Amino acid sequence: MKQLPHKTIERLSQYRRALLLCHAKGITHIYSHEIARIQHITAVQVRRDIMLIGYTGTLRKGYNVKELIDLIGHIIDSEEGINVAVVGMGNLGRAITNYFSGKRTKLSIVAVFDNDKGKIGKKYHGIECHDIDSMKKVIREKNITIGIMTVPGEEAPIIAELLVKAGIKGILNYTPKPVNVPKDIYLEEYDMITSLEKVAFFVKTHEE
Amino acid sequence: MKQLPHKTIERLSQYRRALLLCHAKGITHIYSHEIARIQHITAVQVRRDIMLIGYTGTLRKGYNVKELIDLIGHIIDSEEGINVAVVGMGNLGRAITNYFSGKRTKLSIVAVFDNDKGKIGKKYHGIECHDIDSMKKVIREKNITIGIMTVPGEEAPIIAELLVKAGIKGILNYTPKPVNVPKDIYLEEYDMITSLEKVAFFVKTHEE
DNA sequence: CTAACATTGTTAATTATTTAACATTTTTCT
DNA sequence: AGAAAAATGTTAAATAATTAACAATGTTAG
Repeated sequence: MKQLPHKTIERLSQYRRALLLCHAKGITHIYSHEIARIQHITAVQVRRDIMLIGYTGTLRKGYNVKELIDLIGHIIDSEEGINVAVVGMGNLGRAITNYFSGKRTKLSIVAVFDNDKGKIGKKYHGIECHDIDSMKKVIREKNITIGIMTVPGEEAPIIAELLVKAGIKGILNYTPKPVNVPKDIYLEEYDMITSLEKVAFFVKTHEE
Repeated sequence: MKQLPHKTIERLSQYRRALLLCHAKGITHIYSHEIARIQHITAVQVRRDIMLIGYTGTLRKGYNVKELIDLIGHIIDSEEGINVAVVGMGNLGRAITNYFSGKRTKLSIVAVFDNDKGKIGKKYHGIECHDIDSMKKVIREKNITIGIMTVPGEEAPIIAELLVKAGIKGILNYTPKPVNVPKDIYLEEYDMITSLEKVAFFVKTHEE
């Protein structure tokens, strides 16, 4: 299949989540415009995304919810599952660990790290908190390939380096500080302050 | 000035943050390629963004850090400041409240909300937690124009509606569930699960 | 049975964003 | 002084993403 656009990948993840809710409610078929309404995007975009992954619905009946869920899973999940670590057990790290625990997904948080002695050894949602100094060892032992950074900005560069050295393949950086990693490592950064400032800007300009 | 691209707004916010750090270190001038390296984007993009806001650097010396900070502030901040509320004092809500407290910005979190009796009345970083039932009253009294949603997904639609009814102008939705708001309200949604699934996808496809 | 309708699938057009190209200017070196 | 270098500023080209247009087809109503 041709390379899928980044934005399509994001939306597929979201479609799946919406579809899972529908499935749980016993809905078997769904129209593109229904998915669109849930995600507040256009029906055309939904159909186009679905076309790109090669799925085809039933005319007049829409898409088979179960089939679509499975196909999206086939595309975005790894068969074997992926192990994830969260570095930094502050409020944000705990929030993320929460989000994921109990979710029946191919992504599992299997270790969390902190450098606070009070936290090391404790369990967060059943996941043991390790010392950052043992990161390399734990990441290799548990075959972790993705690291989520939720440490304070100042520590971001060091942690990123440690993750890279430990052999991680992808990083999700939630610190406000951009980090540099070798280009064979996939890096996604998200900054809450920027988002809030953006909302503020558009609220302001809308008023003018 | 012509309408600035959304992406430019986001980057301006990030440039400013980087510039503030430079300013704190006593750096007075900075080149476009230095900003670019920090944000890991290209120097051309930096120059283009700065061009769009009408600022002009000194040839061969780069941009005056202080001036640029002030100009960006002039563009993205509201003069009077903007008051923000966080709804949902779980880990994520507390993380965000932390992030902002003490920051010398034009954005202030002035109220937080929850429906847990154990939390109502408590203070989080000096900010009082109110009952969600009193949202309308508090939002009007404190002249709050932006709401950040950090409640569980199930509650998202109700909370969004309450925020809208209370007269909010912009919403930042961190729940995994998309919400619908009237189109005169600026809505920004961010979903951590999607981001993680995206990283996982690209890690996977990179390996193949 | 036929016409109108609702829906998908797909190509084309449009819009947004990034990247490239390059002219211009100041500084530095010889 | 003149040439080379290192920046910025800007226009143009390329790329990415969204939206529009519309053909195809099964479904329903009369």
